[in-house]
Amino acid sequence: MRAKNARLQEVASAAGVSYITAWRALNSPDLVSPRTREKVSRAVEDIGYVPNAVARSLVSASSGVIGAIVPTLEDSIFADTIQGVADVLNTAGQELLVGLSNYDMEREAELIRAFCGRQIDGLILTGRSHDPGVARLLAGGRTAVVEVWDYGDPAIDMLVGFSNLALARAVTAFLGGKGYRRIAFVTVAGRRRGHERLAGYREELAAQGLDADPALHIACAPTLSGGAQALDRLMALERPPDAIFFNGDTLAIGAHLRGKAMGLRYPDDLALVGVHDLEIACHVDPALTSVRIPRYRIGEQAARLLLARGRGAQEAKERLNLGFEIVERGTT
Amino acid sequence: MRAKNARLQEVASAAGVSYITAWRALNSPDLVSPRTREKVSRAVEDIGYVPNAVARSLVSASSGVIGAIVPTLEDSIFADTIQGVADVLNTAGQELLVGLSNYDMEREAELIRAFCGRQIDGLILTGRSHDPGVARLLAGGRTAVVEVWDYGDPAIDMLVGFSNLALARAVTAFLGGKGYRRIAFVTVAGRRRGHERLAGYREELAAQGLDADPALHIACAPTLSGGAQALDRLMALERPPDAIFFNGDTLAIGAHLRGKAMGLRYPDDLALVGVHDLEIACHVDPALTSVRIPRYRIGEQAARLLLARGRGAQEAKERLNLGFEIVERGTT
DNA sequence: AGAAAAATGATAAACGTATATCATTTGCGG
DNA sequence: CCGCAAATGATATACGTTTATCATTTTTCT
Repeated sequence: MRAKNARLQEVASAAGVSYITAWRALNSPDLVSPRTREKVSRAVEDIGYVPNAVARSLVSASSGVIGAIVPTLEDSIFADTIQGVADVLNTAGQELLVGLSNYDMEREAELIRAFCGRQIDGLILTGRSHDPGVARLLAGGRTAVVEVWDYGDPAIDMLVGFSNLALARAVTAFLGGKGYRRIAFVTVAGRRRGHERLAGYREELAAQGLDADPALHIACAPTLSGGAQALDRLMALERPPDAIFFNGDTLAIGAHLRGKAMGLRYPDDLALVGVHDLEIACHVDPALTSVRIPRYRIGEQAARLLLARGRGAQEAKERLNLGFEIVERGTT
Repeated sequence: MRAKNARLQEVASAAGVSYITAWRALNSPDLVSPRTREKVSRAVEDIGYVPNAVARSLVSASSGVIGAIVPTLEDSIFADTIQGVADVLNTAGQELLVGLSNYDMEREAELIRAFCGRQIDGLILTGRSHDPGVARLLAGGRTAVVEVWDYGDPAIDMLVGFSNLALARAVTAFLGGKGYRRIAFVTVAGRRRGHERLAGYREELAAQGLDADPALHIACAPTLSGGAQALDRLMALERPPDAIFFNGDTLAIGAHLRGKAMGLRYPDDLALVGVHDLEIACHVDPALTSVRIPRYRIGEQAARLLLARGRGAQEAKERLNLGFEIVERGTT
């Protein structure tokens, strides 16, 4: 069972040429006469020969594969980044090895180790906090690395993203500027990424002299229901917020729909801001103010940097800050 | 630059043992004394040795990698399936090579060829229509294949999904049973997958003697806006539908929100049904009737079948019909 | 102490391609 | 028909692991 794939030697025999000529016909066609080229490519067709990329990788010490590790694909955010990576790699004939860390640093470390064993040409990691053992493994610089999403210091190698700290400060400042004083912040329970934003939120509260009531920061599940429940909890406070900054549109939309069903009017009774600018933000009434993040472009740029590094075009540790944009709509 | 990764030979030297002993310490630990085992694993640590999986693949003719090709990750549907695949592969230490075909058969064929060259242990394909050249390549049975999502005939090898034909018939029958006579069907432009469902919709219209007005089938963009526009177009017909079957919750929700803003009341003025049962279906008012599809489980099961095949546990061409479930809510 | 068992070592072939060197054949112009 | 260039061939080595065979050393047990 499971017959072996044909080797180039067999193609050569079928074409009636030597191995080396068959090889040249495929890899340096100009060294070979048109007639031979034709014979070989017909033999390739007949036999259904597919070059063994594993053997090629072994000798060339480069695999034509890029690895990307994201926490999950269940949330469309990272899926969009992966899509961007894949779209760029397509154009370069590179393959994409995907790992899902499930927000678990140890799992991420395992994946990185496994990927390195596969001689990947480049690695895309989400975020900047990783297992210390991995940092050592990657520090050698044998593998090109791009960390994505969180722009900041330090970085292993290259970096593409935006500043989560700046984002949270900007949103908080935006709400403060609109006159809201009790600004709540809702994050997803157990996610490191929230930390940077929480810090930005707190810094800006302090900078603007806004209410820094700890009760105004709560965590919830990463779902519409989670957002809805967060709204319930916040509005049940003795002194409820006048604005809520949701760390994600999913939460914000969940709250929006829930609040509307309760009879809340935006932005008079309450202001809402989300993050990601999902399509649905424009389709609720009033439309949700959100922060546009270049999640697809992050993937594209990360892939481009890896390809450029692979071509030896640039050895620099590029750092791209792609920024973000607050899109003001009806809920603020 | 780019120093080479350490080889096992270097580990052996560092540990002061022979190559073969180092190999045994890592791969058949019981053949080696605890002391030696300890020395070797310390050397592995010190050097930061990671076994070269490429070389291993070459000799073992199996790579520990599964390939999966889906049309896109931009739509969370396939992302969930990939998540299911990845979660299962994790437990088996297998890696996941992801390809995005962008609904393009030729692109899919290129990806399949490239994946086969990488000696993947198994391949997951979306849908059952593929490039004929690829069918030949895969027919040899060298690579285990699971086609997912569309259950039907014929299949290359293994199959996990549900019947799109049956789904469309069931939804149409469900609406007919509720007394709706002019049932519209909205699909996304240029997607093969819609064909099976369109056939089911038409069959059932005929079976139940419902209005088979061609104007009631329209195509739109795969977005909330697309769904909203589809609603506009259908309601502008001389004889508008009394129920709309949307081929996807995104479309249905887009229409739902749009219709509500226009003052439509569900289900009295119009009935809506979607497919996928996204979380938001429960969060609009009235909640959207939808069809629950085991998109995560499809991925899980596909991965399990490949793993089982890899273990040689089963050679059968398994076919799993995971079914679907209409979830009735307020819009019907 | 001596025999059996356990542990370690030396050596070689295989996986399929990439690539270098040198040798031979073929084609072509004058 | 000679000479030169183009085309083809023969041979070898490398990539890093897996795996087999046989030989040698060390440990363990009676």
